Amino acid sequence: MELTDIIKAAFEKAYPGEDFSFVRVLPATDPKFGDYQCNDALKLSKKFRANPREVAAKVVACLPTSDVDVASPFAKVEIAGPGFLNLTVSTDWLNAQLTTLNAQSKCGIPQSGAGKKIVIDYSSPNAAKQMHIGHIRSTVIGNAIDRIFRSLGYEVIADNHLGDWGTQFGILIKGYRELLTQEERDNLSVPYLEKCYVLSAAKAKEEDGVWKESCKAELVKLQQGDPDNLALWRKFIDISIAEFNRMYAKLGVKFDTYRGESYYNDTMPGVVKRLQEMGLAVESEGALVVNLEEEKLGVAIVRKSDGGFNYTTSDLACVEMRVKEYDPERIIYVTDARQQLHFKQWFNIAGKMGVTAKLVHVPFGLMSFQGKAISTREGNLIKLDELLAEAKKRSLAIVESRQQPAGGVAVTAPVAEDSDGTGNDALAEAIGYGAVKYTDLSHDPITDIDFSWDKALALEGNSGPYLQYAYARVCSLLEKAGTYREPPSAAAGNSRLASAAGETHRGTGAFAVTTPSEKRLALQLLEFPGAVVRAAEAYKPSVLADYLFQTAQLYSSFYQNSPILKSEESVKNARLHLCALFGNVLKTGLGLLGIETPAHI
RNA sequence: GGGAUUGUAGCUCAACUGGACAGAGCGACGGUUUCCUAAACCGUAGGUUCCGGGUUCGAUUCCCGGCAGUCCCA
Repeated sequence: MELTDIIKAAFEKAYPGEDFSFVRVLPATDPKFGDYQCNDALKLSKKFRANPREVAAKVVACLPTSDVDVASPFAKVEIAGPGFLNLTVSTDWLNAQLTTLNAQSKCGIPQSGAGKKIVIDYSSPNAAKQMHIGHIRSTVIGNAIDRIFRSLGYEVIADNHLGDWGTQFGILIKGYRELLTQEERDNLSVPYLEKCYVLSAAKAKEEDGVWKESCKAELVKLQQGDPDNLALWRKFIDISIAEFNRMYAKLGVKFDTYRGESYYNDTMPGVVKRLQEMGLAVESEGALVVNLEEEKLGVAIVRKSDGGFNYTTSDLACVEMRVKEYDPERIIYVTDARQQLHFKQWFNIAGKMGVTAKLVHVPFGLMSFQGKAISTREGNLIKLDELLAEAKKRSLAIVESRQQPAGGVAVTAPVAEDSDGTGNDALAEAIGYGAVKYTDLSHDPITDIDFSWDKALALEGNSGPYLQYAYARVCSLLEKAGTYREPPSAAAGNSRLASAAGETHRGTGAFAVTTPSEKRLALQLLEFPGAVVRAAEAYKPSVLADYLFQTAQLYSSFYQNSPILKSEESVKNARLHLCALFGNVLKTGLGLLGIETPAHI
């Protein structure tokens, strides 16, 4: 029985017939207040016209005692301050909870999403362009939310809503035919497409307007289904997706579908027609708009004065199709905070059109570079590829320097390389990419970020590598103790990256928490499932990242100050058991953030 | 002009949705490796939580009014 349920039952017994659904037991804010606390007696003092301490005392009197009910988890219950309930749990209860947690799959993450379906829409880069640092946030935050919801048992459809339609394709098609060399056309790549766009767009600005008109004509042909232009467009998209997938592979990101804006071209007119029939959309200055003044959301255009559609239209068409095809419980959109009004507008319209799925916008703050917006004009579009290469380079330098300390003689034998000789490369990627992801995930998404190399690639303190290092040390410890098992060839050809999901290593013997630092770590480990749930409810991977960092700190402190392998047998086994549980929690948690956990660093 | 969002230590950020003395990392200063991985650990210094009201037993958190940054709409 959960502690919250026990306390709630005591409240109900003390004050029958009242609603105590709000009662919660939380971890104590400080060890001197016990292990857990409940502050809800204070809230009732006014209602019952009683001194809050008396309310608390009455509740305490209704708690089960160990004599009557063997289930009592409390070693001590105190009423403190104005009426706080400070709860100290018994060692037996704590050990039993640890045993339960240890036995559960996924480290006790509740399967509250079983049977429910959700769609997550994230990353969504524009075709024919390389991904840059501005794309990190949606990709990394979206993927972590994706993984977190999957871990809770939800069926998740991850959709990449590519920017694959629009005026740029007229410019690209015209440029491709007339400005690229034959060799460039034969070896078409995203960089060539970028070059093509820049050249063609420049010509489109020429005074006479001839090139511009010609681009427009190509666009119209494309929109009308001209086979040649359509084939060319398809080629551009395929090349773009291949390039994106190269980045996603590095980041460990996978999508179920890649439905760009173009996917909804055919259904947009129908959506607009229905909006008109429902009386929601009306003509205004040549455009068709939905007036949302009543909701204080301004006016949303659904068809521009030139007859073209915009994001509101395509988002509405898209949501209708998703509802029809998947019937999801909710749809989550991970985009930057500038689009908040846009999402509020069309969520509102979708509701009026009968969409009942819960629509959630997860906004994240803008990324800037040295205080300036990231844009082509500012020339600060650092390519994602470049960032990842730098991340790898920096961690590789550290990896190698650790293997060859001052003096040039290796203190520890260099770790055996893989057959292809890329052992350190793979390690540097796990660490470098992990650092980049963690930097983003450890902050509340809404925070604006001013990009800097040093921040993005932090390797010390509250950083990805700190957590990976803690994991590597616990693996090493368990290996030395003989309780560590390498994953059964699951790490797919790379024995040094034991990051395959589901693998566990178990300590031997039972839990036996004794010292204060063990107890603090143990109590913290029990909070893991709750941290995952909170992260999901708030759509903030940072909640989980923060939990994992705190947990690793408690572990590092415990590890540094308590001998484990050198302790006598019973203490050693109990501590190893706790270490193994920590290792599982850390690995599972980092896995939810999309961060690899090498067994050796 | 209307709206969104942010404002916490020198810097970057937390604070479990209203709880006890506001915590971490970086940076600064000092300590810890014949000992399980020093990407670590331990300690010291550092705060008018932007300002002013209000609600509450209790406010970084909620409400009102300002100020400042960023963004969106017109």
